[in-house]
Formats: sequence, structure tokens, C-alpha cells
Amino acid sequence: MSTILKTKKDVVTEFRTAGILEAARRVFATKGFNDATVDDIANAAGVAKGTIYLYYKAKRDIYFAALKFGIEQMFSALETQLKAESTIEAKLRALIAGKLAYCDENRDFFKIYYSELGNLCIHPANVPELKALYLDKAKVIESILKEGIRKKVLRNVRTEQAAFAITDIIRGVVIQRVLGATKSRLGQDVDFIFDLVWKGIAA
Amino acid sequence: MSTILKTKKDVVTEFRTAGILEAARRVFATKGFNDATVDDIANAAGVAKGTIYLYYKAKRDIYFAALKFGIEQMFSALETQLKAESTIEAKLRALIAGKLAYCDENRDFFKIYYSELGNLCIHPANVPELKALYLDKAKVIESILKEGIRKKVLRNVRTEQAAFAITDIIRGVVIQRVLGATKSRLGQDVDFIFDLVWKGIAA
Amino acid sequence: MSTILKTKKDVVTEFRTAGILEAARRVFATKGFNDATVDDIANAAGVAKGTIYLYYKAKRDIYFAALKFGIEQMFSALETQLKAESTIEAKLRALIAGKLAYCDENRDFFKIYYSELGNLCIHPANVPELKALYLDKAKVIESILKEGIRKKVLRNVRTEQAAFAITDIIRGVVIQRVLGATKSRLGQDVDFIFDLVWKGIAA
Amino acid sequence: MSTILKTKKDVVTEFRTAGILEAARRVFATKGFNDATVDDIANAAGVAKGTIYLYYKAKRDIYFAALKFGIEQMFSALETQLKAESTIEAKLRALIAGKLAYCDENRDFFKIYYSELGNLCIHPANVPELKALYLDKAKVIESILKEGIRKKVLRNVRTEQAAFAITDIIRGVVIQRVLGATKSRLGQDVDFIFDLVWKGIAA
DNA sequence: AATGAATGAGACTTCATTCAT
DNA sequence: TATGAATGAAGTCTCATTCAT
Repeated sequence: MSTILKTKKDVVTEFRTAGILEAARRVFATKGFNDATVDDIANAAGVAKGTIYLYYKAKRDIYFAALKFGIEQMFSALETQLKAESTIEAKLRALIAGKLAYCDENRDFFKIYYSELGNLCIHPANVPELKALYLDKAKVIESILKEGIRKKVLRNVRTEQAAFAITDIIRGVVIQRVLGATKSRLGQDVDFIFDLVWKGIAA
Repeated sequence: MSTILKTKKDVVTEFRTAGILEAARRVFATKGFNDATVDDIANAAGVAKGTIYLYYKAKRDIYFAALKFGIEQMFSALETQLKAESTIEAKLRALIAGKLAYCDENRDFFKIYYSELGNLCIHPANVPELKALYLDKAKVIESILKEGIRKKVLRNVRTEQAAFAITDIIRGVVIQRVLGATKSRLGQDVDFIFDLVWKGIAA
Repeated sequence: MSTILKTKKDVVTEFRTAGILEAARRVFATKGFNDATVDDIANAAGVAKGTIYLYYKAKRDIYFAALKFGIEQMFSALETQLKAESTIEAKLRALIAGKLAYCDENRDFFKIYYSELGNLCIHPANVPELKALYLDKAKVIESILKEGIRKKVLRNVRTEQAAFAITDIIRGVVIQRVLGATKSRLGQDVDFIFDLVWKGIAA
Repeated sequence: MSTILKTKKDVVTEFRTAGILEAARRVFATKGFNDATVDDIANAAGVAKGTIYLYYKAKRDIYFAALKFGIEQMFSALETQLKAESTIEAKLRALIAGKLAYCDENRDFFKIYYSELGNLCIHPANVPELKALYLDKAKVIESILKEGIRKKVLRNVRTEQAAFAITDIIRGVVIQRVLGATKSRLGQDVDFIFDLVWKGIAA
């Protein structure tokens, strides 16, 4: 019985949390953190303002939760895709394709993600956890690079920096896609990035 | 007489404007757009709050003005440096070095610049002029690339995208420098970027 | 059967009510009326918030109920003690000792009691019943005084005012005890009050 | 010139401060601290809500300022009156009369004053300064008592406690006056208190 | 031109109360 | 009867902007 009750509560919590986060993502993406109001989020989520505060202590917490949720979802998707590949080349291409696809399909998330990334320089102290999230994820790329270097497929570049560079190129392309500056199909953009990167770092 | 008065007025305007922008850059870089108050800027500039509004219609206008000022200063510096170079290779390296150096020396500006870049996706409608500023400046790189392709020094990449990619890599490195994630000396970072890019796009 | 059920219900009600009041007294004494939340009380009482509202219509009602409960308990104790005494002098001393002892032992109650007393001037309209409670109880002292005057033990003071005065002196001493301004033992304080009062009103 | 400017600013500040405090006293006396809103005070003072916050950092600060202002005004009036008297007896009577009169004429202040006094037991930590204000002022009475004892006019009572007792009796009478429980004229009440006290403590 | 006091809309957050389970 | 998730009114405080001096 206690199990059932607990489960029930958890279900409700999960349901509400998901709804709120989904709404928050939309609202934050549209208006940015500061112009989005908690009322906006509540309306978008179809709940009362007070309800939001049953699940999150502050507006900022909703924001981080939405961000974290997206990051983790993206990386969990990426990991699955990477495991399916064996060669370094394929892995790198899968990673580029995966990130591009995820951001393309989750533009709301992307907007928050990269906007916050830009703000890291301004509010770095506030968000050690967030910083960690960003940096940790760069390790995924770095480990592929290291493996490539070990296997002599890649030349001996500074892996940390190269990982960031790749991340940055991807971001740039996504921004162009989101801004509509580029009409290329996803595949073309993947090819472009991979091509540039591979030539840049291949042995 | 009227000319003299006008000139005098212009001088004052320029003087005030410069002071305000300089203060604004510092304040915005430290606190971000939303957490910075007009009072902060007025204090930093050593003028009364009302004075600010004699020169700018709204807080956001100060922000854009500060941003624009920095961008133009940076690109004017860049252009000078580029003119001194003749080969494509040298030009590219000069461009990378110049941007890196400027951002390194003007970290306040950089913080605003890249933070706003991240927000472009969120507030694109508000700031067509800003968007233009960002995109136009990418043309500088693009024109170098086009020249390189014409001279067969570079392979036939999509210049617009490549220009963005280069911009993005540079940004990534600057972010690492500002966050303190990287301790490399400027020259090393320039080498790293140039190396990666050149291998990626050389013929 | 109906009788049994009703009795059972009453028992439950009494049980819950007592628990809630006891918790309320503690919470209100610690935080004051406004800073205490219904949640606080529910937690302290070990019941759900909704349960509180099965027994009390509003937060304020809990407060008054707790107050009333304390007042009645105190005065019922006092009456018992007074009955045991025969002389005016002994009665007066017993009354002073009794009040002092009760408040000393029930500091939570005392805090609410006297804090509300102070607020009587501000919210008099809201609480005619409460006002009555306070004033009626002063009659106990007054009747002792009247008896004393009749018996020529006391001089002919205005009994109502004297009753209040005695009440006020007692309150003052309790406040000092609760605030820790005074370290005297209870007996000393009783002596002090009695001495002052007796000299003030004796024939 | 600087002096003139400063004076001007000070005058404005003083003017606003006085207006706000006067309004606050009225509002707090009518509704109590918690039920009074900053809007209420602003309206009563005839200024905008924001203006209040130019002069006080928080609602609670307004409250304390109003309280402090009243206390100081009352005691400064008292001191003047006391100086005019030479005998202990006259001083004591003047003190009783003065307090009674002040509270009678400034009922708004009185309500705040004694309501807060009742709350001292509940929020003692928050308000060390306030506590000090209350306790320090009791010293005035105490010093009279000590003088009386030294001159053998009074018997050797515990001065601190006696001072509190006198304060408490006065409060009680004021409460009755404010609540309308007593219709006696001021002089009668003064006589009553003085009579009781004097008999209680005279040698 | 310069000032800075005044404004008031609007944000976040709390919490008494309700009600479906 | 008991629960506690949901509600939304209401409060405090901030700050961009205005305007009289």
C-alpha cells in the first residue's frame, strides 16, 4: 500500500514536472530567462502559478531544470547513437549528426542551451553545476579524439581544445539553421562540418 | 557662431557618450543586461541617471550602443592589421590573432559580445540592426576565403559556412581563455586555430 | 448505536482538537500569529493541512481557540487554588503566585496571551468574544478586592482599576522572567508583587 | 552653495520622512503591522509606493522608525516635564501624568507601542535595538526611585522591578482608556496610579 | 544640459483555503 | 474522516523612465 501511494505521488510529480518543464522550455526559448514570467510558464503549462512553486523553489530553478533535462536527453540520445558505430570516423560523424539533429528538432532547447552558454562568462559563479554540465559533456568528444590519436587515425592535436572547437563549429551551424541564415539540408551541414573537421585533424 | 556652438555641443555629446559607453561596457560585462541597472551605469560613468536619458532613449539602447562601439572598434583594428598582410595564409592568421588579442584585451566587451550572440536566437526580431552587425562582419572572413579559393590556395568550401565556422572556433577559444579553462599563451592558441582551420580548408 | 457512534466521534474530535491546539500554541508562541503557517501547525500536530480545516474554519479560529483554551485552563487552576484560601491576604497572594506559576510553566501560552493583549487595542472589533474573556477574568481579582473592602481589610480603592493594575504588574513581571531580564526565583517575585500591591491597597 | 544644496536635500528628506512616518503611525495603529500594506502607507502619505522605498529599505524599517520616533518624542517631552519638578513625589506624579497624557493624545502611537511591547516576547531576537529602546527608557523611572531611596523618601524596594511595575500599571490604565473601558478623566487616573504606587513604595 | 526625486507597473513568491480522492 | 495537491489573491520590493528644478 505504501508502495502504491508512493508510486502514485511520484507519478503525479513526474507528470507535473514534465508538463512544467516542457512549458518552461517553450517560454524561455521564446522570451529568454528575464522576459519570461512565471505566469507565462504557468499558463503555458496549464496550471496555476502556485502549482509551479510546489515543484520548483524559484524561477531560476525551473530554468536550470529545463536546461539540464534537455542536455541529458540530448547526450543520452547521442550515447546510444555512438555505441552503434565502430570506426572513429563513423563516431565523429554520428556525433555531429546527432547534435545537429537534436538541436534542429528541439529548437526551443537549443535556444536556451546556447544562450546560457553565452552567459556562462557573465554569471560563472552562480552556476558551478551548470558549468560542470557543459564541460563534462565536452569529454565525450574528447574521448573519441583520444581514441583516434591512439589508433593513429588522427594526428596528435590538443584534444581538449579540439573538442571545444568541434563543439563550437556545431553550435555555429545550428545558429545559422535556427536563424534561417542557411537553408541547407541537415545532411549537407553534417557533411560540411565533418569534412572540415576531419581534414583538420586526420593523421 | 552657430557652428562653434554646434561643435562645442558635439564635443560634449561625444565626451558624455564615450564615458557612458565605457561605463556601460564594464557594468554590462559584470552583471549582464538584466542585472545591470541604469543606476549602476550612471554611477560608473559618474553622471546622474537623468543624464543617461539625455543621450539614450532606453537602457537597451545603451546596451546596443556599447556593443556596436566595441564591434566597430574591433573590426577597424582588424582591417588595419589585415591590410598589412599579402598572402591568404598571413591574412587568415592575422585575423585569428587579431580577434583573439582584441577579445583578450577587452574582456568586458567580449563578454557582452558573445553573450548577446547567444541571445540572438531568442530576440532576433528586436534587433535587426544587431543581427546585421554580426552577420556583416562575417563577410570579412568570407572575402578572404573567396580570395583564397580564387587563387586556388584553398579548396572549394562553402565560404559562408566556413566563415562562420572559423568565427565559432575563435569564440570557443576565447571563452576558454576567459573562463580560465585554458592557460595557453595567446600564440599557442592562434597556432592551434590556424592549424586546424588551414588543414581543414587548404587546397 | 447512534449514541455510541456519536460518542466515538466526539472522542475523536476532542483528541484531534487537543492535538491541534497543543501544536498551535507551540507554533504561535514561537513565530507569532502571522509568521506561523497552517502548514507549521499541521506538521507540529502530525496531521494533514486539510484535517485542520475539518475542525477549524480559519487560521484565526485556531488561534483564538488556543488562546481560550489556555485562559480557561489557567483560570480553572486559579479558582481551585483560591478556594483553598480563606483570608484576603492569602487569596491575593495565591492569585499572584498562581498566575506567575502558570505563565512560567506555560511560556508558550503566555507569549500568545500577552501578545494578543497588546493587540486588543488594534483589533478590538474583530474579537468581542476575546475582549470579554480578558475582561471577565479581571473580575476574579475584582471580587477579591471587593470582599477585602467589605471586610475593611483593604482601603476603599476603585476596584476595577486596581484589579487591572494588579494584572498589569503581574504581566510585567512575567515578561521580565520570559525575556530573561530577571533571574529571581518565583517566590521572590511573588513576594515583591504582593508586597507592593498590599501596601498600595491595604487599609 | 554646497551647503545650500545639502540643506535643500535634507529639508526634502525630512519633509518626506515626517510625512511617511506620520502616515505609517496612523496606518499601523489602525491595522497592525501585518495587515497594513505599504500601499496603505503610501496612500495615507500621499506619495507613490516607490517613494516610500527611497526613504526606507523595508516595511519593517518604517515600522521601527515610526515607533522610535514616538518613543523619543514621548521621552523628550517627559524629561522636560520632570526637570521642572524638584521633589520625588512631584517627579513621580509628573512622570505618570506625562506618559498618560502623551499616550492619550497620541493613541496611534500608543497602539503601536504597546502592541509591539507584547510581541517582544515572540520576536526578541529580531529587534535588539528595539528591546534596548524599551528597557533603556525604564531607567528613567528607576533613577527617580533610586534617588527617592537615597533620600529615604521611599522604602528600599528592588528598583528595577518597581520601575517595570509602574510602567505596567500605566500601560494598563492607558489600555483601559483606549479601549473605552474607563471613562475617568485623566486627572483621576493619574491620582489613582500615583496613590497606589506611592503607598506601595513610600518609606 | 544636468540632476535625482518621484513614479507606478510589474515581478516573484507565499500561503490560507478548497476539493477531489 | 483524512489527505495534500492545487489554487490564485495579495504582498513586498525593484527599477526603467519621467520631469520639475
